Amino acid sequence: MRNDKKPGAPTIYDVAREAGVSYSTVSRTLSGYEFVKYSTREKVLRAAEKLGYVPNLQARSLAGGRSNMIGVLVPALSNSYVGEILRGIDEELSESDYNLLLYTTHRRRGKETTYATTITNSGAEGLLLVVPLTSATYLAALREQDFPYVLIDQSDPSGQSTTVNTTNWQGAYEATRYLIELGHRRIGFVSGLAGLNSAAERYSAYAAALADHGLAVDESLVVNGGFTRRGGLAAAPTLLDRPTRPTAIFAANDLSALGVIEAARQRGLRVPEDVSVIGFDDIPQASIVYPKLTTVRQPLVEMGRQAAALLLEQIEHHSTEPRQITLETELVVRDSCGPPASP
Amino acid sequence: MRNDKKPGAPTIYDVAREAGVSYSTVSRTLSGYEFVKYSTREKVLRAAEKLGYVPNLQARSLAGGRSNMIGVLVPALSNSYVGEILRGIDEELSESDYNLLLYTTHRRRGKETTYATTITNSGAEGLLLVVPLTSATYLAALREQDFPYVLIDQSDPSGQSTTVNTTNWQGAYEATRYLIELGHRRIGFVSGLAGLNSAAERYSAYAAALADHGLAVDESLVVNGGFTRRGGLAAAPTLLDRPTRPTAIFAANDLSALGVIEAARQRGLRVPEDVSVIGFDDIPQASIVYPKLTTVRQPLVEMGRQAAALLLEQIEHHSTEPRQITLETELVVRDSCGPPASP
DNA sequence: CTGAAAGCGCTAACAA
DNA sequence: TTGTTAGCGCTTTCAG
Repeated sequence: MRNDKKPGAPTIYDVAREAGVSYSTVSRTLSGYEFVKYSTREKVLRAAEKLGYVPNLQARSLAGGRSNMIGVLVPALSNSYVGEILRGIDEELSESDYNLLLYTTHRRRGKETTYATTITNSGAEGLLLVVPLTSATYLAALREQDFPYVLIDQSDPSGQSTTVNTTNWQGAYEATRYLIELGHRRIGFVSGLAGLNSAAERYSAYAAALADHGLAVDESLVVNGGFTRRGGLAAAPTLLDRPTRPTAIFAANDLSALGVIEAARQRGLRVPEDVSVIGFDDIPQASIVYPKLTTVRQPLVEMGRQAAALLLEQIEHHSTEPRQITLETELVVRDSCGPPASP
Repeated sequence: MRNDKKPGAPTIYDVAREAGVSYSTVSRTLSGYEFVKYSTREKVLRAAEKLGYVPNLQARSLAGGRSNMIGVLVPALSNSYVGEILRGIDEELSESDYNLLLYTTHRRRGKETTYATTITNSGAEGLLLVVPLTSATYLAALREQDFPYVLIDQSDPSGQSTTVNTTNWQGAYEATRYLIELGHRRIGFVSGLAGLNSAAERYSAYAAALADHGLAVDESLVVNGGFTRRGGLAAAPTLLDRPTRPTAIFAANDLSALGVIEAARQRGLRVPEDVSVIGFDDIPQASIVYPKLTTVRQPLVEMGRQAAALLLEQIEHHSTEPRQITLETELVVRDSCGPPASP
């Protein structure tokens, strides 16, 4: 299709002719084989330079070589949470000359398996997964093929996968405790996307913190925010319009916290005077909004970086030993929480 | 490397055996060739399904078929401006089953040529460029090879490229006029990244608007913000600490406007009471910050979408006719601008 | 309508 | 140290 005898990019074959050697010598030189006579190597390099040769990654990896591509599977690009992680990945990768094959599962839920396989089959040397693991079957498949992959912000129940996570539970516990220590007793919870491990942990920590402080979990104070701003905006009224409004709300992530704040503002409620709001993630917006959001920081960029680093290591060393990394969350106190109004 | 006789993904060869036909028949069926007997097609499809066959994109495109990949070249991922454009691209692409090969030029400035070539050689069927065109030579090369590409938010002086732009000049003119009409006379300008077309246009429109309203351009009121938040933060003091502080500041993009606002706040200046600030872009944060940023909206997501759509069209129709699309900017009045304080 | 054969550009044994 | 020979998985003539 693209090969219509056009000027078409030069191949190693062209370089070989130019340099007066066989094309396997060119291949060897270009892929860093050490036993090539110095003078030959020079000739080849010069010829390649002169012709403006750029390797065809497809062919290279099809032939069993390296593609220098790693695949990344994300749910969508519309979330700065994903953006931050990607940034970390990109930063790490750019130091090692790898490229990104980016897949967005987007609308086609449940198609992760196909996506993963496509990436696997299409030359990527490794896979970074940021998607909710609806079906973990393909993880097994990946493992069986010894295909390097790393899970980001998700845990594999089997414990067989390399993962990069944060202390979701501790972070959420701390957030809840912080609210309690400020004096709050009626604390609402805007939950995350059902099925996600992080969502579950944050909820369970919320409940645990309440219990540990002698507070009962009132299920009517728990609403679903689905980890989105929209979700938070939609869920908040259930909490805010109650006769006995909670004095504080813990949203399972920043996006939904922003939604909650917006809902509060729409009702003329002041944050934090009338209601305290705490989030989770510390996405860039958290420090820009008004009031600045108190939240639990997840080192998203760092997660991306470490995951990428781990993956590269797996690729280089052929090591498949599952490793679990857990990064620390950190309570970031800003302006959206205060003591409850004393009526 | 990956082909260690492992269970390895099934190939068309496996499918062929399973279906009892030759593998070229499988290829034809799978790539939508129409002259395949219905019953044969069924058999093949069933076999493929059963084996969980997923095509190897590399091989396919190497053999002259379609890779279903399009390359995207961006400067970096750290900017929500890029993120928004990517989102648009992704949205459009996900409707047509294309995948993204993402390249971040990042640190290696000037290496765009190599990147572009790599993408070209590596199976992408088209290229979306969001990078500042430092060297336009490779555009010529792309054109020569009839390789489909679209420039986003950049214009090719030669007029030979398909581009998606916005009315930078008009938008900036309108923004400046808006400030003038509010009563401002001393209007500072925080400029964008030198060398970028959009930066130049915005500045020139700023100057033109001033001139048209009988105001002289005071060069000491023009500082460089480099299109970053940091840059805005660093540049603002020059303006804000002047004895005759400008009563309004037009920042060439939102990021730098946010920097300006931050600088103002650090000095105890209120926005917009003490100084009005207007931005450009309308990135997501603009409507979240406090005060909400008055700005000139660029339809970033839409730009991404249209560019992708244009590229796909080029690919499908083999048309190389350069087309220029210019989307409208729009003044979005929010809370960061007001009349100057009447001292 | 379908099979056989020839490559796409490159890497990787295998000799020389 | 370098050339020769096979393919990788797939598309595409070219014959049937």
